Amino acid sequence: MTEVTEAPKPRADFGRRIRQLRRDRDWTLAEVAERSGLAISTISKAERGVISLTYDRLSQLARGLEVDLAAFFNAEGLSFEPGAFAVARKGDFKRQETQNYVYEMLFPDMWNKAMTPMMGSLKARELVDFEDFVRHPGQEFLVVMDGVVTVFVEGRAPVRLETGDSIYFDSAVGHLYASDGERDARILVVCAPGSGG
Amino acid sequence: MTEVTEAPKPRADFGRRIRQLRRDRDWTLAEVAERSGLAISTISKAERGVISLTYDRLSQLARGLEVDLAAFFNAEGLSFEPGAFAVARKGDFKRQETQNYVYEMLFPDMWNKAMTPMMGSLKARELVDFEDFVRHPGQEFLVVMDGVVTVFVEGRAPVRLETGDSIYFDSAVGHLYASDGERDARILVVCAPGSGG
DNA sequence: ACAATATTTTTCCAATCGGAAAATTTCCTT
DNA sequence: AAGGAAATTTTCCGATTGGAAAAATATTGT
Repeated sequence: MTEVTEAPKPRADFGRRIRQLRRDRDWTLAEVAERSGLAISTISKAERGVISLTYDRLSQLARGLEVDLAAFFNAEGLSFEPGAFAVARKGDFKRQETQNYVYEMLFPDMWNKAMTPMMGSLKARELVDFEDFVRHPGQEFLVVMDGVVTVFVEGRAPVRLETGDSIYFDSAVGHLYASDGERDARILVVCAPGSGG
Repeated sequence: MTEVTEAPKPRADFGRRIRQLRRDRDWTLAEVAERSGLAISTISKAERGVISLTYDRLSQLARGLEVDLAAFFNAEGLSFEPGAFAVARKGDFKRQETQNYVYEMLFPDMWNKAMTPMMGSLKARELVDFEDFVRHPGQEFLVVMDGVVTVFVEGRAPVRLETGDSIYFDSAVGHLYASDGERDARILVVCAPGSGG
């Protein structure tokens, strides 16, 4: 073997990283090919650093692996205590009352969480206090656990969500929730902070 | 289908982003070509989305622009644009089957989310496949929507969660879910990536 | 151990990228 | 406005990628 090789190829590392992502998910090349729309051979070669994927293919592959494209390049670091772990039992929430809502923060003792999950109850009411939208940096995810909820997002038509429906949005945009109908509603809200965590 | 605020030509957006980075620095194509070792024409085409750069070229270009490769993809605006907004209705999830679970990612079309919410169904079964824990960087939050679930976290005693209970943990630690009892269980899982990615 | 199956790698060629140089457009300077 | 220089886009073509299918390797079942 006289041939080869040059200095350490960056794309070989990159390939290993992709392979790792795939194996983490216990997927075969065929499976990822299916999900991404790429050919099996293409993924195989990319993982071994034989070829250098184009932006288009990287993009497809990211979707196939269900990761953000950025995740390919980011070295991961933990901002949160390794191994941290907490359980919240149905009853024992810490109650927080806001003007419009009653919230229960789920893991109040745990700091530096990347997400803040809260259970909320929305009282049945005809009239909503429209005075002020809530705004805060980050993203927000809401699922209706019970009842019917109307979500008002600034600049958009109100969205009516029934039990099981969910919504995901930029929480910097003014928003407001209200129970629709006669019953109280129960929601789960998860917030992620603005940038990075 | 989930509604997402737009997602047109990905590489055209990407090209504009690169061009912006160059202009921010007041550099000409020739200058970036010099710094990166790429041809002027190549950069020109890439900036206009005429071609799709390979990983190798992207890598070179990043060096030339003196940015981290991740910066190409990180900066907000690529996919999760300010004001982004999506609704997922109870039925229309995108189904994904894993060896152990059946889950449905909630907003598959929306990229760069700070959180990844998924609905999952755990089949009633007596025996769990213990072979391998799942591990991935980031944090994870799980609520039991229906049924009883046992969560196995590596190095800890199994945790039994009933409907309404939830758990929050470092997903780098091996973990595994199983339905307990005779009924199928339904869970909501929200993942947050490692750090910013 | 063997066969059957599943998964990955290799091969081959069409499609696309990437670079040098020419053509075009933009931006001065007078 | 016109001429000239700088910057960008287009053209042309060799180099590399990406896909289909075959070959090789790994895994599973009996």
